[in-house]
Amino acid sequence: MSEAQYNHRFIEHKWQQIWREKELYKVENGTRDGKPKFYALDMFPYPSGAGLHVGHPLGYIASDIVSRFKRLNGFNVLHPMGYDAFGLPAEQYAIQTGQHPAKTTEDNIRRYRQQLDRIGFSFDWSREVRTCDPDYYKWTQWIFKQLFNHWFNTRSNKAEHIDNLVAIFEHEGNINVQHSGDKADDFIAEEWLEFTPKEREKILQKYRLAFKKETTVNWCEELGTVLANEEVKDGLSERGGYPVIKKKMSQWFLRITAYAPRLLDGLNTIEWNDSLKEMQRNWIGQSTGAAIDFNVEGQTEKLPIFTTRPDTLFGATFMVLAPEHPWAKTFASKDQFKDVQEYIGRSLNRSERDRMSDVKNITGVFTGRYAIHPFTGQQLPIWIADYVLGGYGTGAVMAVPAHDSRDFDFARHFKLPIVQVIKGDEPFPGDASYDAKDGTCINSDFLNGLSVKEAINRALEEVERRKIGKRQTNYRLRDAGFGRQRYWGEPIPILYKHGIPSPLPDSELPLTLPDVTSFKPTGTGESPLAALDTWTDTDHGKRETDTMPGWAGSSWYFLRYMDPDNEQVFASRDAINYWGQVDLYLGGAEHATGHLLYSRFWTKFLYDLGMLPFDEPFKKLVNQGMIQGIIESIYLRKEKIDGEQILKCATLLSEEEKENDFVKIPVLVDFIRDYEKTDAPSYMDLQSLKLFIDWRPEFQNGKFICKNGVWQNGIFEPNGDDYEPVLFTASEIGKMSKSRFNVVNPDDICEEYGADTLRLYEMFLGPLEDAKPWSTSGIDGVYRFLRKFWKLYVDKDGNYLPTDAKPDAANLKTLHTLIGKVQDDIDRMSLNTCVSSFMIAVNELTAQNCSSKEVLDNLIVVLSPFAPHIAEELWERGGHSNSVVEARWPRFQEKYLIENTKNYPISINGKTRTQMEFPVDMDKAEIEKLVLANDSVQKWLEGKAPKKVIIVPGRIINLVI
RNA sequence: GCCUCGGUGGUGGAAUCGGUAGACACGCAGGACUUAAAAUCCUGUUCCCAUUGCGGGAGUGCGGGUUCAAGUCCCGCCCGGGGUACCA
Repeated sequence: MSEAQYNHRFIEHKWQQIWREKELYKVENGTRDGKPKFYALDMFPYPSGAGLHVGHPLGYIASDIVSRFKRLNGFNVLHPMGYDAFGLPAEQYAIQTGQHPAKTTEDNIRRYRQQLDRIGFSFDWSREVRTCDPDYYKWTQWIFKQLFNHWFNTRSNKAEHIDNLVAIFEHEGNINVQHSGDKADDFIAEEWLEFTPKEREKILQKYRLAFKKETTVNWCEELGTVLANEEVKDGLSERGGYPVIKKKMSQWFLRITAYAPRLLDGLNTIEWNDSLKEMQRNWIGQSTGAAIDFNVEGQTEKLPIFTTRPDTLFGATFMVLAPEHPWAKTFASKDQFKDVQEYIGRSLNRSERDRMSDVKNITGVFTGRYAIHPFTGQQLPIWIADYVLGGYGTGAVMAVPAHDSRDFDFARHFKLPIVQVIKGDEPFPGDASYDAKDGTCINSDFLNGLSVKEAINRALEEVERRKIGKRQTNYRLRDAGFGRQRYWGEPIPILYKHGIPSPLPDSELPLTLPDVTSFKPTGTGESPLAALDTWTDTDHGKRETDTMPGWAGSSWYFLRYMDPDNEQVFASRDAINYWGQVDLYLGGAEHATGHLLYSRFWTKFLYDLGMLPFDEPFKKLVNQGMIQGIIESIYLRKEKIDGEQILKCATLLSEEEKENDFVKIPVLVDFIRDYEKTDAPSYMDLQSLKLFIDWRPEFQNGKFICKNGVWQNGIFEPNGDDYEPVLFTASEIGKMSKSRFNVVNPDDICEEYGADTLRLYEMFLGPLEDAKPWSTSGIDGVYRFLRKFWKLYVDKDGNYLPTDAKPDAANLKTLHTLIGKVQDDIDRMSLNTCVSSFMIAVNELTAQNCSSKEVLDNLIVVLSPFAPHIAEELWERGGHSNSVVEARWPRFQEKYLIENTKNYPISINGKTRTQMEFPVDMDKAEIEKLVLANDSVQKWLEGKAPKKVIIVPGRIINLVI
């Protein structure tokens, strides 16, 4: 059967089947003809129960276009897809329904796969990975083991095996070891040899890249579990809204901070957009300054602080310790002791909520003790306050109220002295600190007269000369928590023998997740695994019951695609050498400081181990913007009136009422009239209201106050003559999500318009990186374009139109303009403009009545990365026996674009007034003569000579008069 | 607050190196075909003035500047999105 009309359902189904049967998208690690490689990667999805919405495929479509384009251009392209399949939602669902997360995950993956298949991607599915597959997480566990067995040597600036460290300890103790880790007490070789195994391990934990540490966690008593920061909103659990407090727990961590400098430097070697790099830089938060030790009255131990402003040293008028500071509890003088204890107790037990809502409330307590200013010898009172963070720097600061706003607020509140030491252009403000870094030092002894920049250096020199401190670089970045007290994650392959953690031998990997019947938290803060004695208790010790976080599996998955079935290593050296870095990585910016930082960290670590030839995973990265949805909601009065729920039309409410007296109830957007319309407000009519109360029966007796009357219990009492209610709804742009009832499913679009239209339309919406609301207005234009394209090849009786007719100059110009434009635009990821160019080309060729098969075949190839199904169909109808995927990208030939005349815009004082055509090789003098003779120009000159004539060959002519 | 990206017709957007602002599409208006509808095709569509025709003026968030020429570069604001926040 040969259809005459463009029938997307038939064509797309047909070709998806053929592609699958022929395994057309399978790639090998290497080619006989030595094609160059190209690795295009998408951030793999978490397969949620909601399925894909139209936002998900945006990036996949873009990377698919690039992959297909590269393939046509002779590259061997790796373009895989898989699933980030461990995670909380599946576990949450399991707790609620009792269904095993493995089963729901499997179901969700099947659904995702069906949805993805409908869009016509060129994924090599034989390489699919799933992070929850034991054959996969075996290697996640293996990498964890390596992290456990390595430490970071600051001298060599890389990770080294822990055995080397032990060897050093045995020889000379730890005095000469420079590492990036926690401070360990000095010891000598003899002492090391006498330590018990437990003591040794305690020390090694301070060096290992995977280690355990006491830390405060978000503990929720009601849920009986530990929560991630993201799960805590305003001090309450996001789910349920129960109070969350801080609790000390021993947790696994990865020492990502060891790599902070390299993570920072590496950013200069990769092509990511600036805002993303900036986000990572901020997150790593390098700051350079001075570590200075202050003497404390009445004790020999000094108080170390960190400051980035040593130039303001003479402005320090007091010191502040964090409540978490190790000295805090025991430090206070006798008469202040009780107050200090109380304050510390209060602030440490304060829930997150109190601390958050209390930012403006200045609190602190004097310890009754003093530090000595190293240069002036003055007494500086030492305070404890929770505006100083325990986890940053040394947990103590020298307070310079004149030049730090936080110190200033504190000083003013407690009436502490404020001494100005930097003079800016403006007079010193009395009601705020002067934090800026320009000005001149005053009241600062040997720093007087120096600029801030000079003074910082001078002060640092002096501090080092007097040996009271040194230059230091600090990072904001924290070590990454790696343990979750959850079931649905990779088990951490550790056994505790007499309380000493040791990794499982490789032969016992993967350590598979045991089956459990209850996924509920144990209530003790341990994972559900802890309840399984048969699993935790082994002959060799007790198993770790924490599991890994979601980001473990995703930190290295791009390597596994290279060699997904390898049972010996995570990926063979050959495969890694062949594919190398990811050439193009596409995904959302929301992973900027999580996944993208962690995978860079793991890559650098594996590089240090000599297992990778590169230390940055993603050479080029593009963030696709979010596709937002339009959220429709109806206003519900917070308080009932006469026991009735009041739902009111948006146009009848003032901004104040909306803000204070009403809440928005999201409405399933299918019920809404004029949804997505930009020129008319959305509303609900009689049918919408009926659907709404069926859907949300709790509102069935509600009083709906409409624009034109009141509708209640199915009866409408109009204000005027209308017989049908009209109730305007609130529309706002926001996330597309199940909970906002505004999800648009790609399957529906594929059914109605086809995958090719969906692909083109998603690209046509606008620049890839911009966020944009989904709206189907406009999708018809793209669909129309495909039908127009079809009609170049097939007439209304189904006959194939192209002939051997020789292409004319106009045909070739159109074609090559397109080829040039599309290849340029794909290179710079400007895919929306590609679609416009296709439309222009098809419009032109239609107008030219082009029937040249040569031209039209090339047109198919150029369109095929964007709309592969229609391309295959027309390619086949043109008598080709191979797939269009195996075609070659046409060679762009500029000669067809060259014109021998140019239509110049003639502007007067920069404003275009007329146009004139000149041969491109005409000399300027000749052009000028003709321009001045032009009627229109004459009119503007009014008989005078122009002041200046600018002729830019091939571009523009401008006359200044 | 800080960092970062942006602000162009009724709408999505284009203008890649400082050189004809509004490509392409949606929507809208008018027309052709049709018994009618769908589909398709044609014409118009930044705004204002003029309109019989020719024209003229303004215009890329606001105010300045550089330049023969500015959406594009510089300075100062305003607004919006994203990120981040007692990080000393």
